[in-house]
Amino acid sequence: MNLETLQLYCDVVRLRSISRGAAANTVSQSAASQAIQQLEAELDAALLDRSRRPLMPTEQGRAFYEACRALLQGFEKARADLAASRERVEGTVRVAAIYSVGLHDMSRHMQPFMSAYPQARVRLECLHPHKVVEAVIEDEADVGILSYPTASRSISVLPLRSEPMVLVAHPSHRLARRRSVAPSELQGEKFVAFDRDLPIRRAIDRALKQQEVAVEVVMEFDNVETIKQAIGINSGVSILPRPTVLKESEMRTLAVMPLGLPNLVRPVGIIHRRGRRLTPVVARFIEQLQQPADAAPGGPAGMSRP
Amino acid sequence: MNLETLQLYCDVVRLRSISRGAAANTVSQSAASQAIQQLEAELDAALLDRSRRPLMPTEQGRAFYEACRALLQGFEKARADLAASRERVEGTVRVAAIYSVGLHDMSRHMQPFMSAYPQARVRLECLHPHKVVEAVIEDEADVGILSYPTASRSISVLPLRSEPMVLVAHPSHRLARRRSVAPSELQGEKFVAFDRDLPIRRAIDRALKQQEVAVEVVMEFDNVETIKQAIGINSGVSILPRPTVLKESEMRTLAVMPLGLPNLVRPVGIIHRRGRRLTPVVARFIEQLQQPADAAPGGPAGMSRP
DNA sequence: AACATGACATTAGAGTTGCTAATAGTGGTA
DNA sequence: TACCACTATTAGCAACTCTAATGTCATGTT
Repeated sequence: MNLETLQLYCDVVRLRSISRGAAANTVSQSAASQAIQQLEAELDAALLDRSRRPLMPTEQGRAFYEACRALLQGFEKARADLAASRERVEGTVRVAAIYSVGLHDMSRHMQPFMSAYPQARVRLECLHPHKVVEAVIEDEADVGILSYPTASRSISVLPLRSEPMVLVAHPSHRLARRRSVAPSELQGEKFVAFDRDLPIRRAIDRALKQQEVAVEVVMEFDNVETIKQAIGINSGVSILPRPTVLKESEMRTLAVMPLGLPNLVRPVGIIHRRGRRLTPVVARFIEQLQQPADAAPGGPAGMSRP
Repeated sequence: MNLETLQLYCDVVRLRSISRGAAANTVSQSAASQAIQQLEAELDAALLDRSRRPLMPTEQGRAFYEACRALLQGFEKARADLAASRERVEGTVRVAAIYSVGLHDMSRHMQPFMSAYPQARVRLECLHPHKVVEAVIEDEADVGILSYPTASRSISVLPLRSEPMVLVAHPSHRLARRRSVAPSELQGEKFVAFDRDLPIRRAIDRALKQQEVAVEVVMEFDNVETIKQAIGINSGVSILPRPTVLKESEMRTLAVMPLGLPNLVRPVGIIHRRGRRLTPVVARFIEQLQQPADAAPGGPAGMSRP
């Protein structure tokens, strides 16, 4: 039972003729005749009264015709809805990012991206790190942006940048005026740390242990913003990615000092579902994210002079 | 695009599995896989996310699933309605009869017919003779009962009986007391006739002319009932089929006398559309009509004693 | 981390279906 | 009655759809 046959039947009834119905569907009269007969056989009902000219549907045939029209109309609507949905879905980039990179990175890339893809839609969600991974795995986000990304069977990673880690202290702290601080100077220092289950915490712990420095962890938080607030009330010092304290450094609300630990960085990366073909819009969005921070807006055909 | 594929797709979504969907539709997993792929190709949309287990419909796939369910439900309803309509139509006999045979003949045949086909429905319409033919030609009636039936390309005739024609007069008429009347005695008589375009009029005219009798036509009507009324007010005599004046004869409201014209009869017959296969119910109804008037009710297995 | 498992995709070949062209049959009409 | 227009039928060919076998992949386990 196929929809083309139902369409043919509707045309036959509407045009009062099998031949005209056949022509309307660009098939031979024979094919139309056979198709209608088969339809009647499948339904076990006489739909057309062929013993009169012009052809007329029987009472049942007329009822079935009305039903068919509704059916075909419904199908065409479903098809149209599908196409519209596809337009929308394929033009949307769903981004899941951790708080500390979300808005900052987005604001830098949004304008060039939107001018390249004017009808694209970007949806950004800021989440806890493991929620970012979850969102990508569950196909609730097309791309995830997070620190310490780890590839897995279902997740691919594209490295984005490595953020140097710096010592952050209250402006009144004894080390606040220093140009730089050696790791050993943190021995016994009150320390505001990340939660133990975060990769950044493990990276910092490992680096300090390697330097044989022990700090006194006085607080633990799961995000940068709260740690900064704790330092702001002089609860202790911390080690944070430099970009996350850029504004506070400029405003002198927090003191920011390099540490002599070049290997201690926070890698930031993009993740997406492995093996899943990216839509053109998503691929282009990722390319945009990979542009360095100082790239001229407008792409490679920039305004460099000879 | 066929409905079985849509059904398959719905089952696949519902069961979260192509193999289970295939099983539900008693086809191989391969066939189901190909069918779904073809569906996606025809719609140019990714309906299923196969990169996860268990299988999940995409956002578009879910919307299409809902639409499909409604569509299939609508089709099943149409199919069911069709079956119900067929039951009803095939169990119905539409009868068109002229006034003078309609109710009288029906009442005699209805009871045995209905006991043989308890769920059958009989619809009787009493019409003018040419409307009876028209109704049968236009397929508004399955059978027609009328006098002087004529076969044609689209009409078949089954003779039913020949009704003897009798002289009918007012009880006070000079011929009213006669046992029988010779045609010649009608010479110059005031006569209430049928309309000129009716076959019965032509038959009567022909018979009188053959006897070289000329009557004075004072009125013309298109039906028996009105002629009887005219005679009732002593407007003249008429020649009518005997069965149509049976009641008046018994009640002595009209005088009924045989005429010596054995060839002058009104043939009554059944007509139906030629070449049109009769439904069993219609065929059985015709058989019932052809039973003689004195047949025992209850059919051939009657209550005759040894 | 390799392996086992269950599920989907792919492929090739067999069987069926559906189409076209030609022809026969039928209702309406001059 | 013959003709016209339309539908049914037939036969043969092309296209499609199905199945069985095999390949590939995602997931859970040891």
